[in-house]
Amino acid sequence: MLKTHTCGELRPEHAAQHVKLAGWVNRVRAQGGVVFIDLRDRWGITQATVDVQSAPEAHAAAEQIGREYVVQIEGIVRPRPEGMVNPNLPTGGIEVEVQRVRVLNAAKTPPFEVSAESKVDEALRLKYRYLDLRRQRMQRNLILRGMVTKAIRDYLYERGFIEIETPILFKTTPEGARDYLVPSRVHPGKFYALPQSPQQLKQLLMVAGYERYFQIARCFRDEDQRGDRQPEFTQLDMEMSFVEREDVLTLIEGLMIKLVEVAAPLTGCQLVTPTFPRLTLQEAMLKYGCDKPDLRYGLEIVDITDLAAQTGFKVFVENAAAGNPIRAIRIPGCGNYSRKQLDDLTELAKGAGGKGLAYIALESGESGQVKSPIGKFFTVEQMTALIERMEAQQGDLILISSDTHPVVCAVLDAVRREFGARLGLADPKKIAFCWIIDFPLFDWNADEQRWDPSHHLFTSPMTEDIPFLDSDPSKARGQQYDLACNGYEVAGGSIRIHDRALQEKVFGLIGLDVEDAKARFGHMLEAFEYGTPPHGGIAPGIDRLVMLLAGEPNIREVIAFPKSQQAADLMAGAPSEADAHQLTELHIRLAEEISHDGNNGSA
RNA sequence: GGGCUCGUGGUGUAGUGGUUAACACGCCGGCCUGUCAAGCCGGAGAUCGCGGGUUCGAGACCCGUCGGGCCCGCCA
Repeated sequence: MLKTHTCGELRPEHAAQHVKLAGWVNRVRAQGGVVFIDLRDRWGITQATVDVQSAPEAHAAAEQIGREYVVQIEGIVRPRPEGMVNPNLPTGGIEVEVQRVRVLNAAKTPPFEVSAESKVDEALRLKYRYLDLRRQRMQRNLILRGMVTKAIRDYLYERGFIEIETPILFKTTPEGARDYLVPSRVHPGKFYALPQSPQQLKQLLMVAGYERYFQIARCFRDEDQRGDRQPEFTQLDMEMSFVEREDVLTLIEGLMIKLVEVAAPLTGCQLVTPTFPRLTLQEAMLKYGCDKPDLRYGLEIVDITDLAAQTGFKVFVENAAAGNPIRAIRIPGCGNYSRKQLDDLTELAKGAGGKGLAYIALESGESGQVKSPIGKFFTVEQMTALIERMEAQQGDLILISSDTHPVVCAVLDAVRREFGARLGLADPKKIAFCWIIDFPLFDWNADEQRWDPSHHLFTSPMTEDIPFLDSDPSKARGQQYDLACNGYEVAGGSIRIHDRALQEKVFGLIGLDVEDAKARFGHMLEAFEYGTPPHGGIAPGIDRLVMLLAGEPNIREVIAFPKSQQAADLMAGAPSEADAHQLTELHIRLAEEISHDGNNGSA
């Protein structure tokens, strides 16, 4: 080994030991006759001190060293002199008195500072990702990620789970997200698909009798990116036999609590909800306007349809008469907002699909007045009743949305998120989980005149709702559950169908005729005839979970080599053109307009 | 497919349509034996992403384009 210790481990008790350290030069401070080198590796930073008197050769070498050089130093550990201890470094009690310096590899000046946590353009970080990954933030995040996956494995192995790998080259399923396709050389004109998730395979593993399966599985979906969505991402995919919903929820709650405990020493994150609240989808929509509510703060939605319908405000009266809701949120302490600020909120509402956003501002102070463009349509009693319903006080702002149910939800969800952030209520250190349950099994697809599965097509209906499949599928609830955290969906799962007849009925409702169903899922239907245990599972998204545990704003910060919003790898330059002979071998010809004019020529 | 936004020395920023594009960090050179965001002195470094246009004059305004980000659609 080129090193006897890491750069994070030497302490005063190592004094007088002869050591070798190797790593990257974090900073050099040349002080004339003495040069200080901060030597960095994954474990920490140790100060190496090179004195011109005691080690003239090493001193001369040290003066030539630049940051990010890879060097080995050899010397004696000694406690730092009185008053020279650096309390900011775990190794700050000692330094290595250098006898020899060896440059293992010189380094060009990096395009951004590795040793400082300064802001850097993200495109540049991605282009030089290997340098970005040297920085403290990314090292912490990837170390955390490794700890999380290890904790997951420990937790599940302790409970009798077995880790099984499933194929990356699998079969395309036109349902759901767009597939990434891989052309087959051996089968001209045919394609594999990369899995959107190992859904079918894990169910088949249940048929095969493994009972408790998990996999840290890479999944691929060719859809447009968001801060919480990458074209390839990682799920903890798991499935269990002979379980009911409660078993899955309990297991996952225990796992999530453990993960927060594992992350806490590194990131300072804190669980706010030791028991995870359970909300039906409908409750979540009514209270938070959202199927993945952020429970780190209140700002709950209040229905005021009955009150608003009594007023003289035409929009409210007409909307209520049409069966649409009128709902409001009380924002504490924003009653003195300016006209401009209030107008901006209207824009926010429009951005969410609303036509506008009514407000009632309760100015603060002794002479505080009620300020509202719609105030004149309210009697004093009506206004008083509304303020009481909202539990509003002087200085508060009431924001009101009236539209169809989905629009009201979207608008007030946007309002909630905005003020959660603006009022500092969305503390990134806090972790607030909740379960969303009782999803409808289907959503009506008006364009295609058929039912779409709201989760996926293997989700089992609630037993008591099975008759609805014949009478009114909209009323059938699925045995589905989502785990939400801080406004993100972090897991989704269900108890599955394990009966061929029921599965075929569901295929029929979603417009798959018998031939289609056989062509795409014949292997599943057939398997169900060979003794299939009742089973269910869930798939937490590891990128999102680690992002939340790390308090990061997007999942790129917890992925070593993420893709840009255009699904490109800015470091390697993927995707790239393929050689003509590769294409020929794969039986692929490019369409005229794109052949051999691929990349742009600009800087 | 659509909306918004950003692009200025190596990095991060500033820059009412009007001199020689400013500042900090970094980099290079010098001084310095106790620094640790070292300090002090000096220096180099930008045709303002790219291409058009408006204008007497464009880093700034307009159009296009490339790249990054946020969002809608999409994401069983």
